[in-house]
Amino acid sequence: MNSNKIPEPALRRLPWYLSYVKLLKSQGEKYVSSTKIAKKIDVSASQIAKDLSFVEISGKTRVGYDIDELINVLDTFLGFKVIHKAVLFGVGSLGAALLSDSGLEQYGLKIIAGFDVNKSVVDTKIHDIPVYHSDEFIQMNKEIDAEIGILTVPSGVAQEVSDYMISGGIKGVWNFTPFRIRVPSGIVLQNTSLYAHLAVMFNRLDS
Amino acid sequence: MNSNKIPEPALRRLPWYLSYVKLLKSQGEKYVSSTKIAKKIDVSASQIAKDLSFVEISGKTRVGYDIDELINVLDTFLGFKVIHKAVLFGVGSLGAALLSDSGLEQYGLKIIAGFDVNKSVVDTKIHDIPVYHSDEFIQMNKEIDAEIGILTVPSGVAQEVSDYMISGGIKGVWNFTPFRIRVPSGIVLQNTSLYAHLAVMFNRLDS
DNA sequence: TAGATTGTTAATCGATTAACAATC
DNA sequence: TAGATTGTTAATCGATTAACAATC
Repeated sequence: MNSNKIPEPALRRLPWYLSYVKLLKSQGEKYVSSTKIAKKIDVSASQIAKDLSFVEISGKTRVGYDIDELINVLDTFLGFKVIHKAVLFGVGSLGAALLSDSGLEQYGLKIIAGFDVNKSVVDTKIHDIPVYHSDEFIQMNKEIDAEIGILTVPSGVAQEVSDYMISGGIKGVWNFTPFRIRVPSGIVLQNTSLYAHLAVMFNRLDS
Repeated sequence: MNSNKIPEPALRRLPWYLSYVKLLKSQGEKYVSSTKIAKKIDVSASQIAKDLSFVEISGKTRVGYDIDELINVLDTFLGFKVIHKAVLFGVGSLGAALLSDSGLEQYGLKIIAGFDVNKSVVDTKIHDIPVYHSDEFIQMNKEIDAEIGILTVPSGVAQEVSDYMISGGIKGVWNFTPFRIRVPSGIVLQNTSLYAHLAVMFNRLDS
């Protein structure tokens, strides 16, 4: 049992392996070696071997990994097999877009409700997900019991709304704003700023 | 002139500084020091100083950086001041969601058209952006001349569609699929898999 | 001047890569 | 057996952190 904490870069590569291995499975393959993954996916074979050493699997010498087992282990390790309940704050352009993305549920994220302060969206439904006034959250989350809060509010109120979500029992904040919020220790923060990724791409394009 | 290539981790932090400094400007501040940013944003002051050494700005000893100048320099460096034309392949759940996110245009990304092979979306409009059949792309891009291709197709066809976009003149691929595609050298690839970020969050929550 | 700040250089840390022993 | 593969250990590389000189 290797229960050393996996480094974040390694953790982020695991979904690539999973995605490729699922493709192989759909093509009827039974086994895959790290060298085979490496060739297709542009990650070195030793890196793959090292990354896989963090998960609970052992390969067969001269054969590689059992595909079904690898998929199962990765899906479980990455948390895609369990439904995690979430709420979303800020039903603007990006927020509404995320509520409409039904793909997230296949990966274990179920958005139960949206919250906003804008009267034009409060008490509507988007893609069958109800939107409530933010003030109702603390009371409602006693029932909903969501552990993840998705943050798609304007940057200026990101910190404040994050604090509010946490006071209502949120354990993990998925921050889509470009603002770098701070959270108490013990609370998980994941920053996913599309704009930061855009910036990386623009910068590389212009050089 | 410091034209050393900026490391990607540093590049990704710049939008955080930009976001905070814009907030300060809206509060009427004129100058900001790296120590002040550090306190608010949970990045060490020396890291900030080092990151800012890659952009074309110099601070004033004992005063810090001029906020207007810093915003201008970062906006320019990050490519947010120039409109970059993009097309989007795969108008499914996530793709349609991105077409609906008008926020991207404020950061320099203008999506001109969507492409798909599914008859139920071809020749419709989403958020005023027209959707065409994928087969029309090569011909159409002679006119559109988009440099960025947003990839929101199913994993299984991600590589194929990416190759196709590039053959039509795309210079930068923004890959939202969990599949790790490969691109020829000279083509910029930016991976933004929401599922990978979910995985990181789930993993940290469960430990 | 004293003190706060920038910005560079050196030391540290951690991830990646390479080498290789073990296995079938 | 020979050869392909896993999986660990050591070497390398690059980013972060710390120290500090320069500046106003």
